[in-house]
Amino acid sequence: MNEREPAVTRKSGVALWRQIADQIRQAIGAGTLGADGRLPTEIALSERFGVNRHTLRSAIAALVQEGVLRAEQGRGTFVESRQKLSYPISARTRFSTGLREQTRERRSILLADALEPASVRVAEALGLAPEAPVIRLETLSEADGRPVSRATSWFNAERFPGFAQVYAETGSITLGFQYFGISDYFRKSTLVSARHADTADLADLKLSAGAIVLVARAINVDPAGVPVQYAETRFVADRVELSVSTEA
Amino acid sequence: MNEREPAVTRKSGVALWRQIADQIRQAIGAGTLGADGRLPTEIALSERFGVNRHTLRSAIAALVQEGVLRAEQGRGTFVESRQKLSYPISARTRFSTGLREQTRERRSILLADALEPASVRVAEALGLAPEAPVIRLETLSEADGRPVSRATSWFNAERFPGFAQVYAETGSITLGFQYFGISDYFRKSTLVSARHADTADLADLKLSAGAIVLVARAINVDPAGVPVQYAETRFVADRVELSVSTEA
DNA sequence: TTCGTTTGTATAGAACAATAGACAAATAAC
DNA sequence: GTTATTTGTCTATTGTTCTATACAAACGAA
Repeated sequence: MNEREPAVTRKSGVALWRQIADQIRQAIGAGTLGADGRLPTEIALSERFGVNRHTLRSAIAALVQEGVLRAEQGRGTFVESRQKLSYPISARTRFSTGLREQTRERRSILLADALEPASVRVAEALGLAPEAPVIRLETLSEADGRPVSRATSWFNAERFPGFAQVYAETGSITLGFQYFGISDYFRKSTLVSARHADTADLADLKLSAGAIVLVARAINVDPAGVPVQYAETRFVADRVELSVSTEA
Repeated sequence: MNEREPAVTRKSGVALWRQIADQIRQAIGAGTLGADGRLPTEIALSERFGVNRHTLRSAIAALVQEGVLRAEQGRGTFVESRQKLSYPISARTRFSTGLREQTRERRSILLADALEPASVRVAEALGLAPEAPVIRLETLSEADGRPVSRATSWFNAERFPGFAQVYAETGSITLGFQYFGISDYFRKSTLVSARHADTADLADLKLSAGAIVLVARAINVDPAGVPVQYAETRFVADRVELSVSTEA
């Protein structure tokens, strides 16, 4: 068997330039393209993908817009940013930790909060009665000034009244729990899936249509095993991978 | 904050009918559409998405082709298959186990095998010298007659000579290892990412372009902690979610 | 300067995607 | 049988995407 060549599919509902942009972005991440910081010429790439040079230019234009590439007339096209962030998923690790060595600047933003009755899914995850009051937090995480994830979290409103304000002041879920006397908490289970970003995610994460998000649905429990947080986090698939360590 | 409405983005490189098909497929999986097994009428859906009925029909046609929907003239459009398979990822669970209750018929197919020198990534994962001989297995997994995952696995060729034949006869990695005296093995680490399916995956997994695959890159070790298998598995994101249990 | 290389711009035609309106065919209820 | 509802088919028009060809502008080296 030969190594599979990158290729494109016609009349599939996805424009050729977008398919090519996705493949170039992926190849850069994998290091199979632009490993020396420089992309092959437009003519070479257009021949490689079997499309017209203009089609390939559309793909490059999209990646320049995203900040992945930088094109200089007369010189060539260059890789602007490469590495993927790796988010550890394990019982004792928070999403936000373990990233300190990977990125310079990192922050979380509270977009919105609400008090609402629990949906079936949320009630089940938190072990509450349906329609029980829960606090919902909408947060955005950035690394090096770029959005990397968008999360929706739910908390038992009776046990954690005013959690949103505490979070807004501390900027940390961990510190928020400490305020309520929970010294430590554990990730019980995580469901990972992937889908195309919806319009809300596209706006918040500053993505272009067709982008992919990794979705992690997690239940966190206190030391007694009682669920304290249910969170649905959408990660930008191009910039993030999830690392599951299952050591004994 | 209101519940976000499904919406579509124009001239984004992704055709409207494909965006709509993705959203319908996702809504069916989430149970927010066709929960009673029946889809709203074409006219109702076209108004909901703000497109012409013909555009919406293209989306439905794609989902019928995928086997997600079934349209009957004069009666309506119905959901053909709904539930997502949930693959557990933990230290002691194989990918293939834990699915027995979820699906009736399940099988693995050996597509191809090869003896080759290890790439940098494979050598690093298996703890071998670069260019060391490794056996590569290309496998396809089906559940209920439908492809759900496509895996590429590498094994140390010196330690497991003829592994491909053993696998072909037994149809199981676990039994293959037992043949070589390894009674048990453990998942050491897993990296999860997501991307658009490439053309090879599109063909093997019978997907249409633009489809998403969940990629799990895993290292399995024997009881002594020595790496015995490195695998890159691509799951059909529409049909699978990965379940990470991080209990103490 | 001169030349070859590379990205940027322009124009026109072909292929595909989306809209619009009209009608046919099958189904279910009356 | 009649009617309303729903999916299936057809034709025409407009906008977007892709191709083809040509040339301009910037860069680097001889």
